[in-house]
Amino acid sequence: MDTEGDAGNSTEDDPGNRAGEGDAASDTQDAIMGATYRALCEHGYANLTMQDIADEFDKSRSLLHYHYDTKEDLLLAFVEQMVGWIGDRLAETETEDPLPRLEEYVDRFVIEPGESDRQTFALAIIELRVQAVHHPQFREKLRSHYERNVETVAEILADGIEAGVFRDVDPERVGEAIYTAMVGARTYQVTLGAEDATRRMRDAIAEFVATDLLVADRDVAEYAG
Amino acid sequence: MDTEGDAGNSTEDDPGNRAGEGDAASDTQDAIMGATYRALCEHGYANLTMQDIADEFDKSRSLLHYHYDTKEDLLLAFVEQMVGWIGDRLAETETEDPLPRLEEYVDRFVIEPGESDRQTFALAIIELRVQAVHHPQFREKLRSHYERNVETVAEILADGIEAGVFRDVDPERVGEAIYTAMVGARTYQVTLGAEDATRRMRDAIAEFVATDLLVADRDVAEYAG
Amino acid sequence: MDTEGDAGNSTEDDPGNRAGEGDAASDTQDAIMGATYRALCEHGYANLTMQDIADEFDKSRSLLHYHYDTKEDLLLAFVEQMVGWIGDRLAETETEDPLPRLEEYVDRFVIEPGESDRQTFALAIIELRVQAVHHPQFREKLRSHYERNVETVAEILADGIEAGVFRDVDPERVGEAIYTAMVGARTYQVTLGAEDATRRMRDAIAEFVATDLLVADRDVAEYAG
Amino acid sequence: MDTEGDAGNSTEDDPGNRAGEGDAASDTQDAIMGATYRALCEHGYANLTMQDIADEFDKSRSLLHYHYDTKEDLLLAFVEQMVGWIGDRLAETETEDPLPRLEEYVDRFVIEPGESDRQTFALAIIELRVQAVHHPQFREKLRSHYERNVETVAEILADGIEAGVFRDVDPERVGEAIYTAMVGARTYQVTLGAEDATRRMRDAIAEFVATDLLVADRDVAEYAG
DNA sequence: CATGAATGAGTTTTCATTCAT
DNA sequence: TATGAATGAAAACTCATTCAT
Repeated sequence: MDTEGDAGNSTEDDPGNRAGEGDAASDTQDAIMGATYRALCEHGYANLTMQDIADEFDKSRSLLHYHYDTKEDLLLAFVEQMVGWIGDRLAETETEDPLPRLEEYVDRFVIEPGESDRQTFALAIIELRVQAVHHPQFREKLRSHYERNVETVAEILADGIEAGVFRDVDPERVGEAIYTAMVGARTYQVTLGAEDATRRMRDAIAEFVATDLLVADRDVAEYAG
Repeated sequence: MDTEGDAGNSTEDDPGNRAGEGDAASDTQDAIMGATYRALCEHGYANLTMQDIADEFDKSRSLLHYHYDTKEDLLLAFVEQMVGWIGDRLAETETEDPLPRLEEYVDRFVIEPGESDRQTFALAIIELRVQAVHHPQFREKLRSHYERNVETVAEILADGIEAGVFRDVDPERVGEAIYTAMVGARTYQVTLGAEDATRRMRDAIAEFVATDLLVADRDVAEYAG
Repeated sequence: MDTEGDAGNSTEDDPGNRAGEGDAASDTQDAIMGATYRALCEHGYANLTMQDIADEFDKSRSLLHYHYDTKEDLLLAFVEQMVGWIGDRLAETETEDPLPRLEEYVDRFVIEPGESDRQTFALAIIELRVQAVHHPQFREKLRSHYERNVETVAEILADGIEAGVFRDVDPERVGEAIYTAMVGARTYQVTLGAEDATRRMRDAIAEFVATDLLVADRDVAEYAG
Repeated sequence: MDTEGDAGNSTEDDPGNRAGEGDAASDTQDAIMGATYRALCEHGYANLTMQDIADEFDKSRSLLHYHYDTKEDLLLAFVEQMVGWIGDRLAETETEDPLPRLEEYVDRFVIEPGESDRQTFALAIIELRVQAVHHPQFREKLRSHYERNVETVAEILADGIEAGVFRDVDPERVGEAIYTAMVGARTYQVTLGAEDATRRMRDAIAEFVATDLLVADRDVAEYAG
């Protein structure tokens, strides 16, 4: 289940998911990833310096180079981390029924104007995605993340079709369209400050689902069955 | 009519299309804008240097500063130029009927794998859009451009509704959804190399239009009329 | 005529060989070469930094990079310059007779304890020569310089043989031995502080020449011819 | 007897030739010296880092500092070790007769193109000798080593003179000239890649010895005696 | 003994910007 | 206009050294 928004934030703003002592190396590396995230959100990829990252870090700048040979290495590790933060939550949901599950999925994209953390997180992903054009390694990681998300929607759709809830559409195509449309709305909201763009797109998709995707006599059929 | 794709390309790939001598200042500034465009596409915003721009230019770096005090000034002028290149073609179309006009509009977003110029142009816009977060001045320009595009789709829809071709939806909402979805697909295709993402989204929207937007008995009505 | 010792010193300590205004670029580059020379002598190759060079220079550090992209480029240019400084004087002499010419040549290697400039210059060459092991480009330049010097001695010997002054030895072999021996003595003197090592080698060679190289009855033969 | 070439090689290419357990401290320090030698040869003095040495070692960088406070301390110890490796073999020979002994001595300098170990070892000495200029402590050690070598040749010559084999030359002077010339040739060969330079110098010296140093009627005298 | 982590000073290099011509 | 030269601030990266364990 996609929760690009809050997943990351909670994870590294509150990296409390380590038990006991942990190993120092891992601690430090986690801290570096967190610092990188904060610095990226604050300064933007284009202006991000090692110093910016160090400033969000309670250790010295040199230590960044101790753990990652180059800035590029560090950022590549960060992309992996970022994808990991999101990916871990991809399948999380307790909802089983296809329709509410789809609604829940789409709902999670909505960013309220006040949720600056989620806005910020979304921006970070967009920034990295743009860099992907120039960095093949970034691209591979972000692309497979994107495809995994599309796949998640497709599965919900496939489940619904099988259950007779949704019309017999191509789950891949429609799934990609839904995910891509939500990502587009999020990009619009985050980059150009279009308040409520995600909410409007959520509503548009909900309407599309109601009007066009749901099997017309679903309620009847269901109760009939 | 949105033609972000080819509008820019023809314009700055061939920036020699002005008549007569013109005034030298303008010539030079146009050349700088063209060079900036090429440099941006080649290096990406994050790595763009004044030297990169000068290299795409047959003049010296100093001259850039003669025309624009700072790099930021230059880039701000570039954003304006960029929006202008697109905007000039916004209303261009010979199609009048709402349905084909909508189809034409959406069609123009499709980027074929081989069209690297259009891909490149789309990328430039995306790069700038991301920077908009950190540059309020960029944001204003790009946002109004975005809204103008949404408005164009909305008008097509409004025309169609008025003509009885389209169902009575909210033209703003649906227009924004359509435009945003296409932009999302374009971003996906360009940044992550998802070949045919724009084509698939175009098809999805076409299907949505046919199934959900067209007035059911349109053909009948039309021929009846 | 080889005068590795004083050639360089006079050249860049007193770069008065430019006419009138000259071009600034060349002036500056000459100044950089001079500064590099002084910094090299003071700090040694192993510890030489761009800052050290800048400190011997009346311009900024950045300017070094303006003229030479990297430290390595600068040092390669310096090696060329160094070889040039020496090479220009290679053929200079007014002496014609082979024996005095050979004596003059060997004599010029002698470094008196007080001649710190020449000592310093000799050291610079030795430092570069050691680096040649790790830098093929240095190696080529320094090797051809070495060979040119050997050739010069060989020519003196060949002249002397032809004139019947010297015994019929292989000029190349003996020339290389003489030059190499003098260079070895200079290295000994300069690196290990062996005062008078060059003078002692000069004397040894002079004795060798007198005892072994000169045609025994030269005077007689000459006049007889 | 000088065997700078092979002496070192056998010693540190195979630093495992100590019996039994030995004391650990010494073992480690020997290993550090060996690693330093290899690192020096590979990277050159100018680029030699503690990390380079540690890389040739199966232990950590920190351990180097445990045994030697500073890099300079380590290198000073290394110079001593180096001189020791050579010095131990200085007097080794079974030859008694002055002429063959001198020939043997000079012969040992010859480095065949394929003998990369000996080339490498010679280079290490040259690198250190250049540093001697800036490090008085290095200088003392290397200078006394040099003088000891000169002395060895001088003794051979003195023996030969006393035995009536050699002409009555100044053994110190001629010995220094011979040793210095061979070192010069070795430097030429090793730093500038002059293949066979040592062999040619050996031949030149051999000829000098035959022509100029041997007592003219030596063979007669000898057999007559 | 031995190490990984950490640091600070220093090194090369980059880059927007200025200036004299 | 137009440029090459020049600069200073800051960037990434290096490295000897220290320290807790």
